[in-house]
Amino acid sequence: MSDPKELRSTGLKVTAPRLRVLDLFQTSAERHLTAEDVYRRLLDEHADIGLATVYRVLTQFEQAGLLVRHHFEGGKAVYELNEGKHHDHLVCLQCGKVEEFYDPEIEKRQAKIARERGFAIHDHSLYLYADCLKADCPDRPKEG
Amino acid sequence: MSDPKELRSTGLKVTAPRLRVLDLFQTSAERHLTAEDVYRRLLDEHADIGLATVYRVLTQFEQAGLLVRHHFEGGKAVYELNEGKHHDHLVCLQCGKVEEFYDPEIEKRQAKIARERGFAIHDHSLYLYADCLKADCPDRPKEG
DNA sequence: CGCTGAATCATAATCGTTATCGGTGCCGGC
DNA sequence: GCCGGCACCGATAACGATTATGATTCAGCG
Repeated sequence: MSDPKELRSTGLKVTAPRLRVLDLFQTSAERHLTAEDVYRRLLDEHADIGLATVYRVLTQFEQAGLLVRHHFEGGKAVYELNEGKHHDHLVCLQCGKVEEFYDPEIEKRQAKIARERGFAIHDHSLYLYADCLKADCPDRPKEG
Repeated sequence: MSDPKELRSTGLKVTAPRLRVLDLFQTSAERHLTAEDVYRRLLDEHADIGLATVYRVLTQFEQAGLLVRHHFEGGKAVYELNEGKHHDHLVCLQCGKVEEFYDPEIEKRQAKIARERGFAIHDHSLYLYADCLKADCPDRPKEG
């Protein structure tokens, strides 16, 4: 289970549901989880947790800076551990796989565009939607 | 009212609601409209149209290539006329003002990133969220 | 003009998310 | 050790945006 210190340092009380959620993010192979994902996985591990609590905890963790929220196409919000390094996302429309990338030149140009137009930029969202060509993608374009 | 030929050429039947919606986009000062915006404006002009029809027509127009849909932060989808030129968006978080921009270098780098990672890119979404510093922005940062 | 499937309206249903509510458990003061 | 308060919990109702349903009307073609 996760180290309670991380939680305590945010000012939030250390409770079982919060530890479960944090631990899930720290140990899951899949970095990007929806509220529903978190809820189902915790139920699978027989945690006694409600969906409302999951939503509440995710929101609190985001505000505390432990998690980052993203909105890919398709409505649902996904969360990932905040490791301090901003990055953007490349999402496979077939299998849902998500890869992260960071391009300093893109970042630079975004800032420049906003500045030139008289905007003080807060943040941005950049998602590339694509078909991944990996072998395990269920709907991969056929080869040959 | 809009030219019925545009509608007919998409294969969609020419009906009053569809003409009203298309005309609204072609004549509105505001390029970016939500379904609710469209519905309200048409009611204001005493069009007899239902909200469900607005949603349906917007979806059909998007599929027909007449409109383009975007999802800014905050959940609601916005539509704009498709004028064939791809562009991205700069959105003021205070007043909701939207400006469009296009940066070929950003586009190029996106394509490169996807290619390098073995993804066949479909499309992307790039939104810059900012405070605009214009005089008519209701919550503009104070000057001196 | 009449047919037929498409389009429409009103309304119910759905989905993701948020608010409400009664109850639980921890904490400081006594 | 007991009490009151308060953050927290889970269940569930409510919410806003959108989509599906079902009965009725209409565009387009013969």
